[in-house]
Amino acid sequence: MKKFARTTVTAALPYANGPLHIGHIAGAYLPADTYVRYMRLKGEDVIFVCGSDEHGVAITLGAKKEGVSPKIFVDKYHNLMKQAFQDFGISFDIYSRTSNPVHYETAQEFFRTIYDQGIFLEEVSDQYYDEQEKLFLADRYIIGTCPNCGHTGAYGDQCEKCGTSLSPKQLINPRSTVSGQTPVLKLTKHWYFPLDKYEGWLREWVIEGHQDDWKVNVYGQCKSWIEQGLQPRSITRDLEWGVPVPLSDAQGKVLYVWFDAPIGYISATKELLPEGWEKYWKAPDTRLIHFIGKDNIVFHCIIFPAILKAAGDYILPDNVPANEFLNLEGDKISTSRNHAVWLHEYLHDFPGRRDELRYMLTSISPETKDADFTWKDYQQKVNSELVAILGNFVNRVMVLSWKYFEGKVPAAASLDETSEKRKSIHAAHGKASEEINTSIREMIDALETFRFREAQFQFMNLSRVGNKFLADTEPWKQAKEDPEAVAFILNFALQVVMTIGEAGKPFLPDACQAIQKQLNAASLEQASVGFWKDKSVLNLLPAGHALGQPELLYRNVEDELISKQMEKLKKPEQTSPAVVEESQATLKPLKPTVTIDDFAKLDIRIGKVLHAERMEKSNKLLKLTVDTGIDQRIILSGIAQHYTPEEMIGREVTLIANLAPRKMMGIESQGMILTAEEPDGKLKLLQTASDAKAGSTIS
RNA sequence: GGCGCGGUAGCUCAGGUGGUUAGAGCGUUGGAUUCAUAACCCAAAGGUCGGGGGUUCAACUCCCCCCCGCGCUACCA
Repeated sequence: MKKFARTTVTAALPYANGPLHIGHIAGAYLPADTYVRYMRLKGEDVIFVCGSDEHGVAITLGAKKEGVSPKIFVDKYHNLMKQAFQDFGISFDIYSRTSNPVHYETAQEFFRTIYDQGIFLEEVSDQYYDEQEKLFLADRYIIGTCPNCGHTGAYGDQCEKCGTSLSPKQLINPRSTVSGQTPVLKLTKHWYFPLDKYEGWLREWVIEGHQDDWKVNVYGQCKSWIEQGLQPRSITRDLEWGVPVPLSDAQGKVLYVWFDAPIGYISATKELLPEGWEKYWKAPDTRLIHFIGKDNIVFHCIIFPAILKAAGDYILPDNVPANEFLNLEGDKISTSRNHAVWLHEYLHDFPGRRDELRYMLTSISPETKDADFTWKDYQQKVNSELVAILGNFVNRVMVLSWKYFEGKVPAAASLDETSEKRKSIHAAHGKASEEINTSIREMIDALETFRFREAQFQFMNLSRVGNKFLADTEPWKQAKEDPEAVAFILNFALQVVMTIGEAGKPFLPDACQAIQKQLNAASLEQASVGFWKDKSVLNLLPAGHALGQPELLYRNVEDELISKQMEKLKKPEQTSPAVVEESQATLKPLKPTVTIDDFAKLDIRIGKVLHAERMEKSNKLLKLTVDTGIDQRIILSGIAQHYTPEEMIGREVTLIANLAPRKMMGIESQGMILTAEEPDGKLKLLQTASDAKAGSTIS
């Protein structure tokens, strides 16, 4: 494996349009934080950068809805997220934001550097334009009916109901969210990044270069993207809010958010180290790691690397440990439905219990598949693992030490094997040391390879072994007859507690601090650093060392607390934390007035369906043969999810007979079947009250 | 629809170049114990390894088909 001199760790820039929830934390920030804490303990040169992603149309849209400027809008969520991260103890070296001047400069410099090499393509295309507002509508400003699921509130870039990515032109009945008007198509110029030109290079770098060290989910998706052929991607938008395109002929244009956001990692580093940032992004012996969620894989593994490559002399990610998603109580986490556990609310409702959430989220970390957070599980994990195994072990060692040795570390005199009991104590000690050393090695091995769930499990093993050691040696039974044996046992047990206090730092920083306080071991901190290299049980507490007072590390989580949280989830509307709600759009606004002449242009008729079959490779389209009275023709209709071919045959339909033919999926459709769309997106065929003859006209 | 990843004990997950009784933690049940936050320790019960075919002396592990979940991506006059 390549030897690196330093490491740059990034965690996905959270989008500044809502508060953070546990899904964000489990997906990227907690694993990243655990990893970084580990690296620091090892004495590595590492920086941990993150910040708010504050551009893009969702922000402008959200701001408009709240009736504030984008700046005020992002300030609010940036501060909320920054505070929540800090309160939770995510140990960023810097938490920046993409509205900072240094980010504007950096992003523009990237653009210029690539532009000057003549890499970008320029293309004029038609885009939706709101004539009333005199504004090109970015994808998010357009709402319409999702062609995939029929949801009437789908955005121009994505339907939030079914999750399908869309382009505005695919929307049925598009309308501007700014004015409610139907937008028109208008020409505008944009710059494109020719991803396709990097295909060969990506193939070599990803497919051949990272087959073995990237997670299968990451590798698999990259591979499929590359092999399907890459397309140029537009990198500019007509918008006011964002990083202006640094060209004289680009008035009113900004960089598209996906282009500017990942550059935010670099600008954050610049802000952190104005003089020394470059080596963290350009030195070949720097290791770059991106922690992200699975929805971000192609951006971090294909698009951003290609941009870095185009800009020249930047390093590329060495690994991108993307996590899957976290569900909540069996359901997807949803901001708009307020089905979420918000980080700031957790911190408020569970004061002093940061470690508990860290522990829980790491132990169910969605590393290989989607995971499910349940409150019952949370309670169980805290009570039967943190309290009963770790907390209890530390506590009983402390209590025993005070009881038998007045809070002083007993001397571990070499114990001759003069009795059966002593022999068994030696055996237990040998076995425990060995198991602890094994677990430490496995823990570190897992940390190195981003398997944090496993790493934390191995860490917990230290306490399991400790508990068993006490049960095997039973110091409380030796107290009277063999004080030396008790000293031997407790000395070791205390060293194990010390070891736990060190080994747990990447996972449970608060508890580890508490352990070191109880051991009164602050002065031994420096000496413990070697642990991460030696990978074996510590032996640092000197005989006679005065211990602090025992204190419980964790308390049981009571049922009441859990049921309160469950209640909260059941009443979504009540506790909504200033989330951008998208609740209109159940009924569409009235369209502009038309004249009778406009209407008369349409030839609307009754037809009879003679034939109906599914279109191959389409889950939306039915291919209908319709008798219109004057002819028989093929009409494709997007109703396959609402009607089966069988129930269509023989049916009366209403159609527009003089609509210009249009090819779909390789077949020409000669007309359009009329349907009524209900607010929930269901389609219903329009039919006359009684069977009308085919060919009847409608007026 | 295409592509990617996943579907193993009640829960969270390991595992396997195909080969004796499929593992761990937690939960459950029983026992032992009292230093400890009714904690710890020991033991047991619990699985037709998503479904169906196939290859093989032998499949949970390989092949094919299907179903379910999530992500990416498309058609929708």
